Amino acid sequence: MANNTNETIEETTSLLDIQFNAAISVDCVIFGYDKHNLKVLLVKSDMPMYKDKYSLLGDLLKQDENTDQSAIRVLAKHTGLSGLYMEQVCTFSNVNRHPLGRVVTVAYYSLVQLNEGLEELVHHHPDLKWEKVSDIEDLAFDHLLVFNKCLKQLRYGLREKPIGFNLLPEKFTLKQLQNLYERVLDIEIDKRNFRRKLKSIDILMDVNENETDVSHRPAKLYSFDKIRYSSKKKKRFSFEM
Amino acid sequence: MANNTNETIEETTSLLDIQFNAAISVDCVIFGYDKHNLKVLLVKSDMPMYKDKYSLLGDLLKQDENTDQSAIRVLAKHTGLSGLYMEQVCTFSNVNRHPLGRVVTVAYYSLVQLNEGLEELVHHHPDLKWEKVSDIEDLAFDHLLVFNKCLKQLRYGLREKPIGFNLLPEKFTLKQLQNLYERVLDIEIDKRNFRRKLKSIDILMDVNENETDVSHRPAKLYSFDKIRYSSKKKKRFSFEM
DNA sequence: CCAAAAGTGTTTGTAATACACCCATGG
DNA sequence: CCATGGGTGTATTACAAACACTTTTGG
Repeated sequence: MANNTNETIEETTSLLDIQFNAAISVDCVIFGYDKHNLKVLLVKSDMPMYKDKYSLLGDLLKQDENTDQSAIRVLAKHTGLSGLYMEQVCTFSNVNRHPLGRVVTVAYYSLVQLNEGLEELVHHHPDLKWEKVSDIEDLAFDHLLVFNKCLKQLRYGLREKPIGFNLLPEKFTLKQLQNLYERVLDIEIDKRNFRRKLKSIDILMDVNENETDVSHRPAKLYSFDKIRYSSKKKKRFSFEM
Repeated sequence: MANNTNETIEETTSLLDIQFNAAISVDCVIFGYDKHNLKVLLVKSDMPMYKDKYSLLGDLLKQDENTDQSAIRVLAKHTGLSGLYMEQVCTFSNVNRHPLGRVVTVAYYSLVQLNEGLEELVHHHPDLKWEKVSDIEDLAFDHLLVFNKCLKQLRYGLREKPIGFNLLPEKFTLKQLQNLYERVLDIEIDKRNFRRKLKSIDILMDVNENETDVSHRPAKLYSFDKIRYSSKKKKRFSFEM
C-alpha cells in the first residue's frame, strides 16, 4: 500500500491537491459513572459565539494519526487514562456545523468509572465539568446531536454487549451492576430476574470477597470474567432485559 | 450558527488554516438483490497500483454538501436512482489507506432491488460489475474492510429493522421475503415459523393479487405497510429469527 | 433486637423451535 | 391426473415477567 511509483504520486498528488480539503476533528462523549449517575465530561466553549455553552472534548486530527488514535489522545489528555473502552459512533459533516470553517467530525464515546481522582479533575481545570446526562440540554456546535447519538449507541450496546463493566470498579456487587443498568437505561429491573439472568449468562467471577464498611449484610463482590466471556462469545446471546 | 462576527472569522480562519486538512471521500456499498443473490456494485479501479482490482463506488466530498448528500449523489450517478435506503456505517482514516495522499472516507451502504434495468447498467459501463457478496475476496484500497463492515451492519439491521423490503419489488410473495432473509443472512428458516412470525409482527399488507406466470399454485402478493409499521414502532420488537 | 439491604424460587405467560400434510394451479 | 410449490397447525421447550419472604450483618 506504500510503494507507489513516482509517476503515480505526481499524477494524484495533483489530483487531490485541486480537491476540496476539510479539517477533520474527533469529538468524544466521555461517559463517567459514579455509582449514582451517568455523567459526561464537558468543557466550556472557548468560542465567543458559544460563550456560556459547553462542548464535548475533541481535537483536530493530526497528520500522522487516524481518528482512533486521535480519540485516544484526547481521552488521555483530559482524563490522564489510557486503555478506556471506546467506540466510533458516527460522522457529522453538515456544511455549517462549525462557524469557523469546514470541519467534519468523527464522534466517539468512551466509558470510565468515575472515581475521586477523576471527579477532582474539574477542580484543577475550571473549564471542565462532569454533567449529569439527564441535565444536558444545550451544547455548543452540533454537539447535542452528537451527544444524543452517542447516548443512544451506548444504551443499545449495553443491552447487547458486556460493556457496562467499564463503568464499574474491577470488583463490584450485583446491586451496583443492577443500578448501573437501571440508571443508564432509565428503567427498573426486578432484582431476582436480574440475578437469574446474570447467573445464566455466566460471565461473572466470584472473587470471594465481601463489601466492607456497610452497616448491613455485606454483599459479595464479583468481577467480569473476560476469558469466560470470549470463550462463549460465538453463540450470540443477548443482554436484553 | 451562521452569523459570526468578522472578528470571529478572522481569528479562526487562521486557526483552521494552519491546521492539517485532508480530503474526505464517501464510499458506498450498493447492495442489490436479484431474487437469488445479494450482490454489490463494484467499479474497476483506475489506479495503476490497483489495476485488475475492483473498488467500491465513491467520490470526494464537495464543498457545498455533507456526506449524506455526497452519498446520495454517488448513488444517483451510478444507478440513476434516488430515494434509496441508505445508512452511514463507519469512517476509515488510516494514514496510508490511500496511496495518493491523506483521504478519510465515510462508508455508507444502500439497498436496491436488482431489476433488469440495473443489471443492464453494467453493459453500458464496462468498468462496472455486480459481484456476488460470496465471491468478494479482494478489493482495492481498504475496501474489503469497508465492505465487510457494511455487510455486517446490513445483516445486523435486517434482524432488527424492516429494511429487507428495500431489496424487493413493491409487491412480493412470502417465499421471496423468506428467501431474502435466508440468502442475506446465510441461514435456513422454517417456512411455517417464518410466516407465523410475520403474521404476528403484522406489518404486511395483503394487496389481493397473486403471482402470475408460474406453473403451480400462484402465491399471494404482499407489500410492506409503512404506515402500520410506524404506528407500532414505539414498542421495540425484533426481527430476530 | 432492630434496621437495612442481601439473597433466594415458583408460577404464569409468551415466543422460538421442530415437524408433515393437504391445496390450488398449470400443463 | 400429475408435478410443483403454496399454504396451514400443534406440541414442546426456553425465556421473560411478576411477585414476597428469610438471612446476615452492624450498630
